[in-house]
Amino acid sequence: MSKTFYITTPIFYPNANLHMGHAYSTTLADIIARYRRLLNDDVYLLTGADENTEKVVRAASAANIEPQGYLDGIVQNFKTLFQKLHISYDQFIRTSDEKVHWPGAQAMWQRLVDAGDIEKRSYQGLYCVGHEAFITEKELMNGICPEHGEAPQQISEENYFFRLSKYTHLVRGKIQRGELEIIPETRRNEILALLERGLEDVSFSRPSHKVSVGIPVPGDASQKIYVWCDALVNYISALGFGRVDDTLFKQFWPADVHIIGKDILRFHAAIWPAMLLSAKLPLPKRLLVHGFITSGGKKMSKTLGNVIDPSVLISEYGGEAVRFFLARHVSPFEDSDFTPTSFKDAYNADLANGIGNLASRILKMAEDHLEEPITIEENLIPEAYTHAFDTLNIQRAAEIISETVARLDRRIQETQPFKLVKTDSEKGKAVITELVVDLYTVGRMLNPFMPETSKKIKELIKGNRMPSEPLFPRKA
RNA sequence: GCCGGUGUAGUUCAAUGGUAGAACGAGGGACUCAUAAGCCCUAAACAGUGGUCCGAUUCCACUCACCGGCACCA
Repeated sequence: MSKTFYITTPIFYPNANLHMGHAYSTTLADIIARYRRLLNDDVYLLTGADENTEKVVRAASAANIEPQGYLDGIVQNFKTLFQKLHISYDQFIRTSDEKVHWPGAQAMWQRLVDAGDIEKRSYQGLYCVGHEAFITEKELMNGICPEHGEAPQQISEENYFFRLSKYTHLVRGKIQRGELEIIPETRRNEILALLERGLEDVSFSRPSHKVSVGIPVPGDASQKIYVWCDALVNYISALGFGRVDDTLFKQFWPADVHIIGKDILRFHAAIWPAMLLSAKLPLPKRLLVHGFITSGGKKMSKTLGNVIDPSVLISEYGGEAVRFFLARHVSPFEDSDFTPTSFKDAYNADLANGIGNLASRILKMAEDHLEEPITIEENLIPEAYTHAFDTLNIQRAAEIISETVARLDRRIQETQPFKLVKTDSEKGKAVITELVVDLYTVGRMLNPFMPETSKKIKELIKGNRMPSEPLFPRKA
């Protein structure tokens, strides 16, 4: 029986199409998933959309469409993008799905109630309609919400609260002992500092009359479940938690890795573990907290007009090239910058001049001088490569591929098999054979990053022929 | 304001208490199996000031700059 491996992406807001940052989260998760499949793990990759939000309703009415139709359209865009990026997800969960998701959210709620951690309280605060949330005085500029340009209303409402404060200490212990591992270290320290100060209880519901979408609180239709006990629960509702058939849940939970962006660290490292503890469920094993992709040194924003649309790049360079760039040049731990020029340079260096050219030169020699395809034994993958994956340093793993390519280029230069084969046919062929074997290794290492290219290289080797056209044509 | 981090070649990063390595980009060279690709060579950097030390880019302090966190912003 093989080991299970459950990995998730965040669920995305369908109020706009996905940008490069979303593509990164998802690609990262997919690369890890594919790597684990190579190890013969029983892998489950989850992604999805976070749909129960007022913002979606507003975006839909702005676009003059029914909310559901609007959602379906956007989700279709997500899926189209994921397809182009070769995201091999096992499930795409939608939190508006009353059959798949809602039972899980309500079951979680019930567990929190049973644990005595849900309480009805009156909440007082400044409510900003634009935020669809309470905001703090500190956020205001001259008494006005700077983001929405309107003054918040002082209101008081009945909410159910989750007793998050009760779990501060427990969650902290879990993180300190590494039972919930947070990568990288800086994010771990950040959240520990936060937990050190203690967490206040959080509001876990909204009055139904105020929000038009959302999951009803079990036993109290006047309230709807607020985002925490809705969105976060997707990770288990997707597996059948709260439904009759919870086979997947039993099989795959707890998650091996949640991939998240740094903006949602607190929810995943504080609220989510606290909920799971309250519900007496196991905690995820690891959180990989990546940074943002900046665009020309600045945060992507609509107003700056510097939002990077992955589909534009894909149509010019192909999904595989975008995947490789994300893996090779975006840090899984810190912010990284993107410019169209840096992308093109990286494409030419890594793919056209690197992997693509190497495949052509080796396979040309093989085609010309080897009588028949060589049979490849399962060859060794560098230990550094597996170590990089084990520590979730995907960038390093991709770098190792580039280093391997460079080493092979150098060896061709040193051994000159194209000459050797003329003077000493046997020796020349032996060198070429070795090169083909090593190219096969490159193909194998490439599998998680560029599944199609990996397959192509292996097929060419099996057919003992060079590519009929360049794998990655050089871009001017 | 408080806490934490960073500041190294044009760019992205690395290392080290004894005068800094790589990749991409730039310039030059010899070759030709290859996508005028690859290989070899060259130029190019330790934010600033002070301190500890025989000696600091590396340790400490301060200054400047940038980044992150500081609770309901997925």
